[in-house]
Amino acid sequence: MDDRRAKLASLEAAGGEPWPYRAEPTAHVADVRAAHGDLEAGAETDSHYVLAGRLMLKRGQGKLMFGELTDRSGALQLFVSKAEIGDDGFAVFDSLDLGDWIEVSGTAMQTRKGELSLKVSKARLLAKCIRPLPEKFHGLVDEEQRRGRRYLDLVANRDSLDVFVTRSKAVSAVRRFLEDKGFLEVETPVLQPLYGGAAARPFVTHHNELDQDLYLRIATELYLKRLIVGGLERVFEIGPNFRNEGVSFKHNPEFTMLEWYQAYADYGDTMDLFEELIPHVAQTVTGGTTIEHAELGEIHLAAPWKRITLRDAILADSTREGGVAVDIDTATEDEMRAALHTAGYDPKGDTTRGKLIDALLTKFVEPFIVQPTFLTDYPVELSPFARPHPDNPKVVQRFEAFVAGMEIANAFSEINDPAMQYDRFMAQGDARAAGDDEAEQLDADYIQALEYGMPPTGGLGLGIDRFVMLLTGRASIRDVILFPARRSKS
RNA sequence: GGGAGUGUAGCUCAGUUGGCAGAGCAACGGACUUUUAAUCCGCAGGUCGUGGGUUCGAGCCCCACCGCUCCCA
Repeated sequence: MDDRRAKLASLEAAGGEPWPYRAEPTAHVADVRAAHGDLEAGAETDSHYVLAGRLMLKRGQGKLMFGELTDRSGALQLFVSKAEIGDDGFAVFDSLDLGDWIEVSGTAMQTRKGELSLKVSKARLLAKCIRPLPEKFHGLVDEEQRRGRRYLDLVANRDSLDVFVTRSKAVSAVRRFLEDKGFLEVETPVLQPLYGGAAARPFVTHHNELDQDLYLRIATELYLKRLIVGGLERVFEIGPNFRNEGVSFKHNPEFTMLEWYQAYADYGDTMDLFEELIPHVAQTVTGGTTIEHAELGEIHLAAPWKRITLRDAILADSTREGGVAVDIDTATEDEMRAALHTAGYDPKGDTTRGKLIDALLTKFVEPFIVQPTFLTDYPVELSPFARPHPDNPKVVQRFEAFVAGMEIANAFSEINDPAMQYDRFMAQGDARAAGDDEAEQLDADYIQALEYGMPPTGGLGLGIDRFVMLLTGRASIRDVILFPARRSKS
C-alpha cells in the first residue's frame, strides 16, 4: 500500500492528474471482440478504440509489455510496445499497478500467438487502486469476504459478476413480459400497521411522530388486491419482503418477491401464465430453457410442467425414508405425526393439521422434486386467502411451483367473498390461540375493501432470488444477493 | 438451538511428536520485443481470530468467547 501511495504522490509531483474527472471510452471489450474475433494471427487493423476498465494482469517483456484490461463485458489483452507508445508512455504504463482503473487508446490486432489485443498508443490512470487485489489465479475464496465485501468478489471473480448481470437481466425480462401482458407495475407500503399475506414472523419498527409500531412487510398481497378492488385490473410489484426467520441456503431475512394479481382469472389461468413466463425469461437471459445444475443434472423449464395434487404427491412420496403412505384426505393428525416420526422428524412444533401437512410436504415431497412441478389443491387450513375448490370443499384452488428441490412460487384463486374471508381470519385467530405464531391477524380494512367488491382474481408470488439461483445454477441464495445478511462484527 | 469443520503475510494455502514462522501469487529492485497464472535473479512482508490456562518452552495441548462453512432441529 505504501508503495502505491508513493506512486500517487510522485505522479502528482510530476504535474500529472491522478484522479481525473471523466473518461471517454468508445467501446466495451466485448465490442472489440465482436468486431475482430476472426482476425488471423499476426494481423493488425486500423480500427481505433478507447477502452476503460481495470488493469488485472501485467507481464513485462523488456521493451514490450502485455496487460489484461477488464470491463463489465469481459477481458481483453493489451499489447504495449515501446516503439508504439513512446518512452514516456511506456514509463506511465510501467508505473501502473494491478487493479488500477485506466483508459487506453489503440487499434485492434491479433498477436502472433493468436490473442486478440489492443495495440496501445496512449494510456492514462483514471483512479488508483491503493490496496492490492486478491490473488490473480485463485481469486477471492474466503466466503466471509466474498459476501461481506462483495465489491472485491465482483472484481476478483468473474463468474460472480456474471451472476448479478444475469439477475438484472432476468428481473428486466420479467417486467417486460408482464407489461406486454397488460400489467401495471405499482409500489405498495413497506412499512405496514398490520402484516399479512404470508405465514411468517415480522420485523417490528416504530414511527416516532405517529407514536405507532409498524411492521416491515412480509408480503405485498393484501395491498395489491386492494388495487384490484380499485379497478387497476392487472398489477404487479417487485420488491423486498422481510421475514424474521433463520438464514439458510434458501432463506435470507430480506429477499425479493414478485407478486402479480389478474382480474377475471383463476388459478388455472395463473398456472398457464407462469408456465409461459419462466421459460420465456430463461430463453431471454440464458439463450435456452435447459439449465445445467451441478448436482441435479439437466433441468428442463419448457412447458408443459408436471401437475399433481398435493394429496397425490404426499400419498406417493410419504413412503420415502421408510415412512408409511399418508392420505391427507383421511389421515388423522396422529397418523401424520407417526409418519413423520418414522422418517426421523419430530413434529412437536407443528400444532395444527395444516402445519402437519406442510411438514409432510417439506419432508417427503419438496426435496425430491427436480423437474418443474405444480402441486395443486392445498388444504384449506394452509391457505387463508385461497378460494375453495368447487369439487372438493376440503381443498382450495391453489398451487405451488417447485423445481430443483425448492418452492419458487405460490398462487391461488383469490377469495373475494368478504364473509368467507372474515371466517378465514377467524380460523387463523383460533390457530394463533393454539400456538401458531405465524397465523394471519385480522385485517378489518381489507375486509371492508372486499365489501366494495373484488372481481374474480388470480394471484401469484415468485421468489426472485430462488429463480435467479435456478437460472445461474447457484446452490445458495447468498450467491445471488449482492449483500446478504450477516452478523456484524462488534 | 444441537453437531462437525475452519480461522496463519494483501490473496491462496502448508506448518511433523510442543522446540528459531514457511511457500506460491501480489508488492519492491533488476533482466527480457509475442506473453497467456509469462519466465529468471534478488529483496521484503506476521498481534498465527480474541482472551485466559498448562508448560522451561504453545501456531500446535486445555477452557471460554467471536467470525465463517456444512449438516441436523
